[in-house]
Amino acid sequence: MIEKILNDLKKRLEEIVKELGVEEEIEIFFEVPKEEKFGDYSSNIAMRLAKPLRKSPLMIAKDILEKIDLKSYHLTKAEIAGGGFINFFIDKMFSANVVFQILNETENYGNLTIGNEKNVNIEFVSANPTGYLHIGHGRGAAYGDSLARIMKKAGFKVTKEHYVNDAGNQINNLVLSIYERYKELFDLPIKMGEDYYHGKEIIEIAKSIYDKHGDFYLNNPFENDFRKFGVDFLLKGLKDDLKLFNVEFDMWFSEQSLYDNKEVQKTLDYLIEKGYTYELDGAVWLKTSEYGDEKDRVLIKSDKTLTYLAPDIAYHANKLSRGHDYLIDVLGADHHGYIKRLKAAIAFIGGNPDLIDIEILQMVRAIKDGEEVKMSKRSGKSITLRDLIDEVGTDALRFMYISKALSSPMDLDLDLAVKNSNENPVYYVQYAYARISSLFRVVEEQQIIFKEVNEFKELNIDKIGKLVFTLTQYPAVIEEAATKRLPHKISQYLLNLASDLHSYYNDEKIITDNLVEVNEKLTVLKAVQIVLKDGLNLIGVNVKEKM
RNA sequence: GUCCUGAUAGCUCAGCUGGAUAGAGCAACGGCCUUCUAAGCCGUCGGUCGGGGGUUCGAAUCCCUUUCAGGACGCCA
Repeated sequence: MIEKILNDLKKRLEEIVKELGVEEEIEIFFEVPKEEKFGDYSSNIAMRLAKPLRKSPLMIAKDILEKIDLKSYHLTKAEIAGGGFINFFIDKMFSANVVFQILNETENYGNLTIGNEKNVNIEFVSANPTGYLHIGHGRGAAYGDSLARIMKKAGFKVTKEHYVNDAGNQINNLVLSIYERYKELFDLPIKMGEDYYHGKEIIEIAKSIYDKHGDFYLNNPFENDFRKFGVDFLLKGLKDDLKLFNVEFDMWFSEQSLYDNKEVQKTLDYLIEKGYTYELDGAVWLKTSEYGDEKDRVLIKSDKTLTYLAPDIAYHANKLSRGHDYLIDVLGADHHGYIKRLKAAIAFIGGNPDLIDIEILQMVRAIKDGEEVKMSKRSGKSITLRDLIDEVGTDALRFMYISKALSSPMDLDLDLAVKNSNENPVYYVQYAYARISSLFRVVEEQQIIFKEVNEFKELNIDKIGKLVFTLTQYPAVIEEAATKRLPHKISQYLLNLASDLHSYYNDEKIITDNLVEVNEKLTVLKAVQIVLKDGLNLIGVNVKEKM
């Protein structure tokens, strides 16, 4: 609708640029001006043509405007302003048609085809099963899950995947940590190694083993059983917490399975056979520097054990083999040095490094009493995601996480988060939705018969102008959020839409004696509600019928 | 030392494919409920966009430099 107008207008402007005798390619785009008085959309094309045409932007803008037939683009006017901006005003009556479109398409409004049904794998959280999720994981979870929902809406086929590091050193440490805690239950002396895990969950695991099996493992081999108990217990905890956070994965991929299926070995054989490796000091190195890494990386250590890189290459080979067109990895800030070697590795196994997108999420610091709460899984001092969900609530927490761009470090003031949870912007949006629901309840109580209209006759179109214009923006916002991988665009949009709604609500009494008008207003509000609900759903937040 | 982030209103943050007078929420202050939810609306106050240079008709945005904060620089994962 609006998209079509903009597209047509863009084409016309491109023609005009040629007609004016400019040969070089100049990209034409529209901006939504900050202020309403500058119209719905504006173009800076006249300013950009000033140089090649060696004329003043104002003159050029005038020439351009003369060549545009406003009516055929549903424009009520176009003016030249500022240093040569051309501001376009779209016919409000035409924009208002978006309301009927939304009612017709309901939650499909805003669905795009830009994804082209391409297969995208988004891997996020991927927490080691060595302890509970902490607040950093929460950020990755909120981001990855929201991005998945947004990309799905944009027409991608999305797989949400969680990699489970159930092999390697940290699992051995987990097993040994549990064993020490187990011994502790018999008042035996314990010795926690430096790399052991100190979280309270380790004690809980030991306790549950004790409850079921008593002292059995004091005199019998414990390694394999403890590994299974520990990993199962922690994985279940992960899944429960994530579910509470409105995050569910399509795939839980086990690192151990890569060993069991010999995929790690096959990958290593392949890399060695192809000559992408060499031996030095008794270790096997991968030539990642050939693809822009600062130095080569060890694949097989001199003691013949593998580095983390080896199974990870096998893992990415596996992901590629499952037919994904794009891979997105959401990793913590401490992994930034890992990007180049991973991309190099993907190139070696025949993948296109440009098709893997690694999003780095910056640190989340917890602040309490004005001071940073240091977190470490090993010391067991971390603040768990579960604690936060219990105190702040999933909706408010997800909104907090998602509202800040991933690339910025985040300070989470715990005192403020709890204290101000009622002032969280999420309630502003949810309240807008609840207010509309409430209106419909009143309509029902007063036995007013609501019937969706399909044209506006009585409604003051100027009063709903802003609201309706914001509704038309929804698809464009989805597109930007999906292609730039910026879910916070959605929360921003929702705040705008809610603001427009609250303004309108205060300004206009909805239920009056004019039944035709009432139905028209309610039709608009219904459309707003649909978009609010859909947008909140994209960031994993629930709506409330009542507040 | 090298690399990656960040620094914008008192606080939390948007804005950064260069564009109009730098925006929002919270906090502060002043108005608005005999009428559909005041978790709201309207308004006021509040800015050397970390500092310095450069490119440009035009810089919060691009380039250089510098300060501060966090992170990464392993035959750990």
